[in-house]
Amino acid sequence: MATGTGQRRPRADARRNVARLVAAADEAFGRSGTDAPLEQVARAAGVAIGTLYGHFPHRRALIAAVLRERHDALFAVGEELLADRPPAEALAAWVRAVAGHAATYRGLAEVIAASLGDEASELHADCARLASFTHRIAARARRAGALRRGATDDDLVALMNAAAWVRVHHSPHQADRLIDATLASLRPT
Amino acid sequence: MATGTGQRRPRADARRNVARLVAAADEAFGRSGTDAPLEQVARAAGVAIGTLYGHFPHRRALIAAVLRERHDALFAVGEELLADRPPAEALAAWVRAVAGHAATYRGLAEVIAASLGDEASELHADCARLASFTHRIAARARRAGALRRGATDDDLVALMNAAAWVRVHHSPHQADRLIDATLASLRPT
DNA sequence: ACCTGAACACCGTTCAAGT
DNA sequence: ACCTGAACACCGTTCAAGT
Repeated sequence: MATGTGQRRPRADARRNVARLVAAADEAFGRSGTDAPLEQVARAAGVAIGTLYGHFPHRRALIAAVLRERHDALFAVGEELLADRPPAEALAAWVRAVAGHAATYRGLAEVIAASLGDEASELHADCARLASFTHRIAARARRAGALRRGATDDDLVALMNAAAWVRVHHSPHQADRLIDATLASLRPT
Repeated sequence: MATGTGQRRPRADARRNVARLVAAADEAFGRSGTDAPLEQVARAAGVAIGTLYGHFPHRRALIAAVLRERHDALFAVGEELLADRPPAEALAAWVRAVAGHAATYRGLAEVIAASLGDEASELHADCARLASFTHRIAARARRAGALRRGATDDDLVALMNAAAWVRVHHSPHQADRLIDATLASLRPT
């Protein structure tokens, strides 16, 4: 007799293949960026290319899967900053955390920027959560007088992505300096 | 009898093909970014793919050729800013001009960032000139007390490229705001 | 239910053969 | 001196055939 639940547990080999594909993708994205050849990912995972497409119909679906754990960790950091840190410190730490995250793979900042406004993207839900955290942390900083009135949430999101890009294409040091300089001028005078 | 100069005038058909390739590349890069398929460029120019490679052995050589006139115009702006504008205004205008330039094609900011430190790049000479202008304009702003002592040339170059990236992947508006905010905090307090 | 791999399209790059 | 386009390698994506 069937379990009756709509959500069936996948077959064991399928679960194993998905896990191997995600691990191989993480490795390939880390080495070659989010544009890494999917054929190489499948080969490294020891499965046929059709298996990859069977589980991940688009490249972004694979990227979303690879980011699952990283996003869990990132949002945990967000919760902790909201709960335990002073508003100004929390805001600065959040911007740095997201910028660091978006620089995990070359090309990731582009994917995130594109997914922010694309509801069809498998990353859209994560991006919306990211925007929501940014909004809450920024609002708290505003209430505490740690963020100037003219500074918008979009300013912060653009800064986080821009800093991630600088981290990848210039240097981590320059990225930190861009964040410091911009945040300094987003504080009240 | 030969002219005796080392630099011969190219054959007429070669000159025409180069001009067509550059025009087709400008169009393709504008539409699809600097990663646009070279095969399509050759097709649009009405030449065989081998002709493209004969004139431009690397993609960057073609990009450099396409940017020739744009860079001439950009450096003319730089000279004019140095000659005719007050130091603070010249610096802000220069950052905006370069950021706008580096956003001409999707992917161009990446190419510029990579070419800044790569002497093998056909774009390296242009990037060096770009860095030199930035240095002269920034030094002038420093002498006039319009740029804080801790602010480096590299900070400005990273900002220009980051703003170009934001212009392409977020919006021109956000790019302008990033420039305004960062420049504000690079001024003396 | 899931996996395989051939098949097709497309593009980067080289090079022997032409003019 | 320059042009052509076939040739090869590589990758994205689909799908008929298997288990």
